[in-house]
Amino acid sequence: MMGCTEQDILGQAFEDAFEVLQEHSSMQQYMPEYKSYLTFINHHSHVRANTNLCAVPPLEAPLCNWRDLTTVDAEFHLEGNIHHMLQNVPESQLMHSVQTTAVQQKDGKGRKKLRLFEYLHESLHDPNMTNCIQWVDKPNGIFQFISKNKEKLAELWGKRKGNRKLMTYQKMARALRNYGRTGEIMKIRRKLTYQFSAVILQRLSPMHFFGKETMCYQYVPPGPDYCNSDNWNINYNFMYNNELDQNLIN
DNA sequence: CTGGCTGGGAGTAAGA
DNA sequence: TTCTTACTCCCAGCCA
Repeated sequence: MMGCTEQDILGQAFEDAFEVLQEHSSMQQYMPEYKSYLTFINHHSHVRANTNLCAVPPLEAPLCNWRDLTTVDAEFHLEGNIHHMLQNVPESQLMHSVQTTAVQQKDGKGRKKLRLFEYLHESLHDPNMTNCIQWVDKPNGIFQFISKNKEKLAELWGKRKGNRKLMTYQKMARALRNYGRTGEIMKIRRKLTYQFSAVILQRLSPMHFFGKETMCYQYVPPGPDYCNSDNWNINYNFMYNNELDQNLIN
């Protein structure tokens, strides 16, 4: 690679892997690119992997999606410009890859069931769903259902889960209220408006997915005292202390 | 009256 | 097989 800096090579390798992530829920058919990416990562001094990187499943093994990797505690740390380069990738692209790989549900064995909050987060990043659900305050994870189409979103959720009966907003909202007890999503005292917890928001964010600390998304239920966390209060107070855009309602 | 919210409680499917 | 989890479903009641 004449004239290529290490950084160039690294960037290319990562871009290759990223393209695969972006376009395909299964890595299987793009294994050569992934393989070269991993090989590269392992052989370049300024990309330091901790020992757990070896826990990345062998390439011969079936590889379903990134989420599956968490079962072996795959984790590695990146230094220098990799993280920076990824941060420059448009978020919409990252979200697409994250949502279609890490959070996807299939009937196949060994895959986690799609959680409602994951589906909602996914929908919030789907341009086709903006008539059903929209961010009110994205940095704080506050979102709102669109009154006119909330039933459509619920219906799609029901179909995605493979329910026999029609899912309604009423029933979906019941599930959302249960999230309030676990602190994953809280109801905001405003029409059709809810808020992701900071923890959930962080876990679902692409920067976390590709971030320095943890490469793979792994769901860990919040602790019992989560609802009392300062962060939560800050977020909640934010809602009451700020006049938010009312245009989204109808 | 309508639309939205709330909580109780029983049922269910899938995973551990 | 049993237990747990994460909904799903229905309902009654409250509020604006």
